[in-house]
Amino acid sequence: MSLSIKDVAQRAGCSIATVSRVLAGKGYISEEARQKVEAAVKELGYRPNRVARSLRAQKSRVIGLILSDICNPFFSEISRAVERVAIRHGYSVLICNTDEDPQKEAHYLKLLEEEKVAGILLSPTRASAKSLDPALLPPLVLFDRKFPTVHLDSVVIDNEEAAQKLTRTLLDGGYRKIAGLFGAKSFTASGRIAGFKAAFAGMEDRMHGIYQAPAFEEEGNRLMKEVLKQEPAPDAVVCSSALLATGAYRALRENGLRMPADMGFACFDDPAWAGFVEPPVTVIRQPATAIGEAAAELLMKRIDDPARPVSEIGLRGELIERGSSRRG
Amino acid sequence: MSLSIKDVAQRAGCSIATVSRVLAGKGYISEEARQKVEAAVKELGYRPNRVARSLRAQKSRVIGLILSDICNPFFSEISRAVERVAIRHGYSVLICNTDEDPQKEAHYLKLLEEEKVAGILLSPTRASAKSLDPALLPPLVLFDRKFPTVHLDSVVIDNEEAAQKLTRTLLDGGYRKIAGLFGAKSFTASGRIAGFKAAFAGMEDRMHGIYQAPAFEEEGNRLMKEVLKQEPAPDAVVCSSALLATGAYRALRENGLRMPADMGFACFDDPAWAGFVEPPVTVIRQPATAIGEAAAELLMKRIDDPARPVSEIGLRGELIERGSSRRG
DNA sequence: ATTGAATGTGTAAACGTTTACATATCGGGA
DNA sequence: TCCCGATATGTAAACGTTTACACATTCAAT
Repeated sequence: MSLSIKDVAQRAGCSIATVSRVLAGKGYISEEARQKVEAAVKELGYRPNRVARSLRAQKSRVIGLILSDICNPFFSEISRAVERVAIRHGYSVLICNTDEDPQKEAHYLKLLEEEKVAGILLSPTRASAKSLDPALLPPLVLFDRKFPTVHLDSVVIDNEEAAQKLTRTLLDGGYRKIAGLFGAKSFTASGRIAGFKAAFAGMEDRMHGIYQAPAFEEEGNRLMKEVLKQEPAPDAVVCSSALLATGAYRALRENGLRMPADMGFACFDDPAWAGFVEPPVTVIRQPATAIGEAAAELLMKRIDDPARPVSEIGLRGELIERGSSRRG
Repeated sequence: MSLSIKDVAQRAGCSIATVSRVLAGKGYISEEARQKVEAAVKELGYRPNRVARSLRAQKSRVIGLILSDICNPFFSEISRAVERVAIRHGYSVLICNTDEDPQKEAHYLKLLEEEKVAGILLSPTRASAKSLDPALLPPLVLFDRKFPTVHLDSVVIDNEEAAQKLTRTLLDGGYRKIAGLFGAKSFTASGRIAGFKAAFAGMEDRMHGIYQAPAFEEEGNRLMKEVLKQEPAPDAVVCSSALLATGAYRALRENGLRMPADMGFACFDDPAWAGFVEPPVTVIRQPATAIGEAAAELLMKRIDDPARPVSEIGLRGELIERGSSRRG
């Protein structure tokens, strides 16, 4: 049985209200009472029960972070940033992983509401647009993805612009038939596909095609091999995520294609290996830390003031041009 | 104001005790009452308040997972496995990231205790051995690392055996001067160093040296470059983690060394790129999913029965021999 | 001397559950 | 008929906080 405020009160010779006031640091407290309480707390090693606090306050000092894939470095970098900001504001973070499964997402949203978290950070799946009712939920901030229809706090990068920039780099690099590999269930895919298409304005014949698969390494590998079998085969590839890219890149190797001569390559995210394979890979680096920080800060503001106007923060991906996107 | 069990009781025309009993599914309940309550729950969209439950039960249906580095794929794979097991048992997971900082670790242990989590999974930092008092904490299971002194539930791999196997592969591959790069503050390092040393039994002259740095990519890069400057330089390297390995591998590339002819290479973990760089890299693959699952299952058992005997589960790393560890 | 604000403290209610205990009804065996 | 166990339900206390309210004291201004 752990200690309660009652034990402290008894030890300090005062009422529980006084103890609570000392601990909270608000209301009138005499210097004498303060000292006695502080001494008692120290002697007993008392620590408050957050569950009781949460019940009384009707919300906890925890925020929920719902990720679509915790093994994706982009998201783990975000987690770390979020956590840092949360701690600074006196919150802790409940991290939940959906694997892009709308059912798991719904489960977690329910759970977090039941846990009375103070707020939620969410990278929504496509399906959640309809089911999500912000009125029933704690303060909510979207990141990485947002709904075109529902107006909510969000932090995203401009996927269309980034994809266009990435694709144009390959076009400028002299490639003639460019294939695009995109996530299948992913929310961001549509923006990136749009940017990919837009890059070909006036030279539509240089687009090889748009291909989609679930965002896993193995799927990227499989899809890439399939695309390579086509006639004509592409002479360059854009990948919309690190995971797809890792699998696709491996497929190119396995097929003995030489870059950048036989094949151009560029992808989203900046996987660890992109810098040191030969040739190094041109990428769009997403500012994951900045996204996480911005989203967390936004959530803090939303928690403090539920009535404040909605903000939609846009960040840009950074193009890092390396050897894989320029022929010869 | 959210709904409470009271509202349901009113709607169903019974007492809150009956509602609670229907929800918990225990005690005597008439068929009639059950139906009325279930109808009321559905109509009102009632969902129980976990905070109140936790207060009453003196513990929550949450377990804490304290990781030393969430960005390390080894740990994120573990997270996913842990979460899956937890969900299956009706628990959710509070993930905390310490970045190997003993202070952050202490902070989180305190926090989790205050949150009255049902149990904790911990990969301890070296410093925590002394500060950790299992008597004051919820049920605790260690993973990836354990204390030689304190007897606690744990799931680890045999680092010594694995490091020895990895090193011996390079020796068998024909290398003459092998350097070992190990994490500096890491707990696992000492076991791996021991295994590294043991591999040289009877041919100590073939060991180039033992070098340590904090387990970050940049540090691995820096350290590798430094080691390469030595006279004589090593002709092979063992790295004790993916992060160090990524940086070190990059350094080898940057120095224009050719593998496996000029330089042998082998590392712990199986980073995404290890399979498709040229030559592919020999690794010890750690069974992260198995570790996470075993640890979580163990914690569940410990929660159910605090008196059960301590178990220490040992798993083995799997050697994957690829091209980088055999000369010519 | 009287008033009233400022200061300090205690009592008790409330947050939403679970559950021990009391109570009530029913049916069956003596 | 009487009693007892099985079934069913309700009442109230408890979990550990915070805080509205009441009350008491002090001190300064009238």
